[in-house]
Amino acid sequence: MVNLEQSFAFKINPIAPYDFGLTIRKPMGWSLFSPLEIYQKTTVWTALRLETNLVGLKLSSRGTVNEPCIAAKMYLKEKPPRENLDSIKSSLIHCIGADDDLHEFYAMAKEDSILKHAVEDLYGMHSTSMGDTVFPSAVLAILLQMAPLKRSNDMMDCVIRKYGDVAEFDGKMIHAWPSPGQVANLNPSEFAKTCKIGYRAGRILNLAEKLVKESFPTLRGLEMLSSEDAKKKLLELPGIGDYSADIINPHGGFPIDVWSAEVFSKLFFGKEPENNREAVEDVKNEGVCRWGKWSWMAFFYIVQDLENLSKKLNLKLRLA
DNA sequence: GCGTCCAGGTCTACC
DNA sequence: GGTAGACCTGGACGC
Repeated sequence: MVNLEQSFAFKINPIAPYDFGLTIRKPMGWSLFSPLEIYQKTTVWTALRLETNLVGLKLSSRGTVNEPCIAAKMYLKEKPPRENLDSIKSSLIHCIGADDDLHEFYAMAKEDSILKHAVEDLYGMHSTSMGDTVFPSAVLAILLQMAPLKRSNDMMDCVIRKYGDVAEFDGKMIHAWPSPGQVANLNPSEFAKTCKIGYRAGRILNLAEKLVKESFPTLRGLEMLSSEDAKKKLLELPGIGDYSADIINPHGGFPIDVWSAEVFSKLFFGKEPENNREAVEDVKNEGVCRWGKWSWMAFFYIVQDLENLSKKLNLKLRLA
């Protein structure tokens, strides 16, 4: 357990529209930074790693969708130098999507026969990231491979509980994702057995080892590259293939797997594919062609709005 | 109760 | 360079 005694309060003014509730806890249940964070009305207590620091966070909404304001209180173990504190704040603002301007995406989406419903239903929802390094997203992507969602969630829960730090602050105890260094030297078979993650244990350990031994760009570093170069870089990571790279890529990909291939086939072509796995490539091409640089945002909005879209478009869309 | 299938992919050996 | 098969586990399903 890590006691985070140093606290820093500040305000965040996200770029409107910004719906705090939809962004912090997505309609399909996706958490902000950790599945073990705590929600209470318009406040969330959570924890993540920013610039190698374990950071405890209390975020409370103090505004509206069109005039958003967030009261943030950040908890650290030690007081960092001023420039580091500013940098950590800036990373946090980026992670919660508060610096993300949705106007251009909305202008495109309102002209799209599928997306127009989703952006109406989820107006002000922003995409978020789980820290400033690729590790949490990459582990999540590996745990999503070849498993039903419930099992992926169970595996993720176990990895965080058993191997992550527990941040103690503001009377709460929040489990955060482990760093690569915390898992790199684990025994593979013991890791696999403890969290029942099977062959994924080896992939996560290889990934952690590479990130510990070699320098790898942060998510912001990858953003500085072109989308294609960022993806190429991500594909160098062990256990990360086309689907996983599209989940991690900060430029946003179109991560189609066998489940989403079925959903998007119905949306694009009005019918269920004969073989979901074989449909992945066609669906991916159609999505990227249709939405281009907004493919990830389109994917994100649609997946979060499947229940409403099923009714509005009169399609039976299998929920995640 | 038991056996079989397959799921929100990736890697590797083999051709 | 293309592709079949292996990989952990557990829930669903048929018998």
